[in-house]
Amino acid sequence: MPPKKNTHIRQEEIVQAALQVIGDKGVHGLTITEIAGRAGMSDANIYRHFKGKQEILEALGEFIGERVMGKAASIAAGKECALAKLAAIFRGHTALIAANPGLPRFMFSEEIHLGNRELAAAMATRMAGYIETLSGLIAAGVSAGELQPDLSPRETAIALLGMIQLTALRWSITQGAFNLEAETARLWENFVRLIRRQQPVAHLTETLAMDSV
Amino acid sequence: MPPKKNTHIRQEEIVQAALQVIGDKGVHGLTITEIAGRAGMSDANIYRHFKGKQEILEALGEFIGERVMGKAASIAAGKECALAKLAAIFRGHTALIAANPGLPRFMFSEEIHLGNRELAAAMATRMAGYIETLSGLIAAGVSAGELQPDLSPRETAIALLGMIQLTALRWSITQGAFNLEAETARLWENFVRLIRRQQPVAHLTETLAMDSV
DNA sequence: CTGTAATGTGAATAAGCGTTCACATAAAGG
DNA sequence: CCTTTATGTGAACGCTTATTCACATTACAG
Repeated sequence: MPPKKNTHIRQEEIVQAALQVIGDKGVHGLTITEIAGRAGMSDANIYRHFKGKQEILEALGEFIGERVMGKAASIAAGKECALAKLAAIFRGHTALIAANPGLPRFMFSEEIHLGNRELAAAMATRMAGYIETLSGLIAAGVSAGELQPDLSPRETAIALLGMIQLTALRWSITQGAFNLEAETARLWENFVRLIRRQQPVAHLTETLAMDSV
Repeated sequence: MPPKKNTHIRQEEIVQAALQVIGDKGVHGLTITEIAGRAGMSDANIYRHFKGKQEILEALGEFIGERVMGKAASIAAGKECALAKLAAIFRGHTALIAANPGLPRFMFSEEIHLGNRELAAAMATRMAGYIETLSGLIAAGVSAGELQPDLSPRETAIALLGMIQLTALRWSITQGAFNLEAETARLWENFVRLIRRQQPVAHLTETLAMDSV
């Protein structure tokens, strides 16, 4: 009775449905019946387009990796200053989480990390790449004199990512009890104060004061 | 055949066994059979001491809350300087995680946050209290002139906790692929550099230089 | 010493889940 | 138009898991 669609289209629909289900019921509530219902098809039809649930999770991992990593990489390749790039990545990341609450749940889900070695390794690689991208930007900011000279790029990148991650999880846990945008804005503002190169006191350093105007 | 024990003792044994199971197999692998096996009793006997699995999770939440929060609160009540207290809490927290890998898994598990509203609320309250304790210490450090004057206590506390949390999850995910102590030591060292009040350049501020010696 | 309540257990029950199968039906090529 | 292939479905299967039940056995109060 229902119209038929190409497998490529169905695969995309299934992955999207799965991400939505995770946003609503968590990875624990990600059942074949739930995915099928959300995607508007029967349970059995899922298996026409994916070998099994594991394959859906792998496809979801690729999809998320492309979204998060891809966006960050393209911003990092731009030609603004390092701090502006970091801000853009931060904003983009939190906006993506706000639009897809399933994203952080998937990234740190046990079902994935303990249930599928290959997928766990792939996600770990993606996260390492993300940290690497952030580290590179921070190192560039230090070299350019925008950021404090004595900070460690990698550890600072982890602090930034941890801030995002903890906030995403708290938001997820409390079912959106606070305003994610406002909270992340406060966090970013404070973080920038911590890492930005301190302006020397004005009356002691006339020459630098000229630059900053 | 086996000797009988008081319900209080059994409850403690069951909670301990559950925490160990989570460390090995995650919250997803926390089954009644697994707990019973680890605690050396039959599945049915679990129900003599707990009404059901949910009640075990609630007891585990209380146990963990006491450990983490209790330790932090007692350190915060001490009489060292704020930075020393923060360092002690940081070390204590990471040491506790190293000894009980199930701890961060439980704290951020979906099964808990989506499966039991009351428990989720209780854990959220505990986490808020923890952030509050850290914020208070940071604010005290700012007042005492140990930390940078322009940092927001709450947001800085979240950055610190996020750093711990992300590292714990990465460690958990990679099955202990890196040295947790060494990694957290690097992170703390960098974090201290970020938040500690910058020493003014010596030859410009003789009076302050006297204090710092 | 005796009976009563608490503690312990193997087996059975019921529900949820991923997956498969036999059968229908739309789409596409000749 | 017709045949073949891809797509779609309800029903059934096998497995895991939490929970309950009838039945022992230990601890303990009197």
